[in-house]
Amino acid sequence: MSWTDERVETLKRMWAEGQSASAIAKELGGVTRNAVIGKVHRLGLSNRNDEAEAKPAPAPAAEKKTEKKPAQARPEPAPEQAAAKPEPAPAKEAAPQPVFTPAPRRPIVPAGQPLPPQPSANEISPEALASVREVEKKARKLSLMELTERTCKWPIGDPATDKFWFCGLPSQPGKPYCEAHVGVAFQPMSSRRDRRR
DNA sequence: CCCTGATTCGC
DNA sequence: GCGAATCAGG
Repeated sequence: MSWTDERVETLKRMWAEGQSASAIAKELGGVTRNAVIGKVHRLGLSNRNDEAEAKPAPAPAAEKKTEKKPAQARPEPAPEQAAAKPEPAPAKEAAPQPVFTPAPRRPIVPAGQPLPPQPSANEISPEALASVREVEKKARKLSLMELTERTCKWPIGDPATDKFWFCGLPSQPGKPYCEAHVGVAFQPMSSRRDRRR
């Protein structure tokens, strides 16, 4: 795969959204997170350091453990000048986008998996429910940003309060939830008897 | 251990 | 320019 205009655009967009390099790599496909990071750096958008850091007294030479790696020679003390630059992108590329898509609430969910259903809205078998209660005590209480493809994404608590987190236990391979939550998330239709009291 | 980005350097 | 290997940190 090569960095086509479109792919670069996706890269820029996702990076701007705060997506991780691995997430971007996964989205693009055909590239590793290293490739993404490398590209990000080459594009010069590694970090949007706005303000420059005043370096009053740069430490002289505090290299100590240099003996570890042979390729550490940096014969380029030349001070790079790129400090006071309000606009990271000079007037070079003409990408007229006067209106940035407002798209305000675009929650960043690591996995492309469907969001967990509301557990409370379901009628769950007593056993499974008990199992979940049990598991929730052991939950790692991960925040949204801490979720990965192999952590259970089952929500616990009220999103409107601080008492909210995700299960975070090891998820089943290929599944968005841990074993216990898979049990309550993927119920056979047959078991969902319509028990009208 | 899982993950993150940063950097180097051979290609 | 590209990205694997590596480094450094959480």
